[in-house]
Amino acid sequence: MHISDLAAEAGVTVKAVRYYESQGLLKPHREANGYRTYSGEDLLVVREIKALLSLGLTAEQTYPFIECLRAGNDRADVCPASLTAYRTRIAEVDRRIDELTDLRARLTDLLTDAESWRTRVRETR
Amino acid sequence: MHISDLAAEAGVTVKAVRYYESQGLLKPHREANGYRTYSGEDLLVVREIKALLSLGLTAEQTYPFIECLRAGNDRADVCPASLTAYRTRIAEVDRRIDELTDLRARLTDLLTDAESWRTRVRETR
DNA sequence: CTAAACCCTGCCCTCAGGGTCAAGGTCAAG
DNA sequence: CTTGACCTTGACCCTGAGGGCAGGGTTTAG
Repeated sequence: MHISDLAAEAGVTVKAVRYYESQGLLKPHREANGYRTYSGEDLLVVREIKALLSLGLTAEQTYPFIECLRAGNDRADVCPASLTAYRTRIAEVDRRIDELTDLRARLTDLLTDAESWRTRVRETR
Repeated sequence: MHISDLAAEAGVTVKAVRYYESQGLLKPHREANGYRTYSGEDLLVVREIKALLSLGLTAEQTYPFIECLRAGNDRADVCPASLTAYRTRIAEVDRRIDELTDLRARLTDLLTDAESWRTRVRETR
């Protein structure tokens, strides 16, 4: 299949597919005219990349999953490295939620502070 | 004061100060030799920008706060536009926390799923 | 006089692509 | 055979908030 077929079936853009290749995640054959051709495995790979990116992994972090798939496993996440990647990402998300929670508290403090300051000023004006 | 004095006193880098200028947040005088010179007000502005960026606002979103400061207010956040910006940012943070919470649930589901799949495979091997 | 410390502009880099372009290939209808 | 529609290729600039480096001018201390 050509790149636009692959992109359509995987639900991504042609541009994205070329980007994954530039990151070393795909190595399509080339026809005599230079066109890339993709296999059914490549389709699974691109679907996996899409799913992992939507989980907030970087393209680089999808590497172990892709290796796991290409090793012949039905699922990309049954290899130890994939489980580790999941756990690492969960820890990142937890940290980020904590940060944002603190941030929200700071923001509401600032907001109520600024509001009350305005009220005081209006009253004493 | 020169740029490195300003940067040191505000706790940011020289590069950051020049970036704020490129975003239209500062307009320093230039000496005959081309060196930028900053006022005490500029120092307050840079400190304010730093604080707002650490709250996750974009440089562009700091604009109303800076205007408020330059209008002669003691605080950058007592103007109506600043309060609106705070509320907008709080809403963004809330949305982001919700997204990350959903994401975390998806990740733990995937993780336990992959773990149990591995266990089943080991048992039936 | 010289070296250190400071200042300037300008270019390339991040990350996951998006947008746009020119050039060329492929396939059908006319 | 040609036209047109559609496909592909590589190449370039863009994002946000700067970091890093190059190359050059200026100022200050010894």
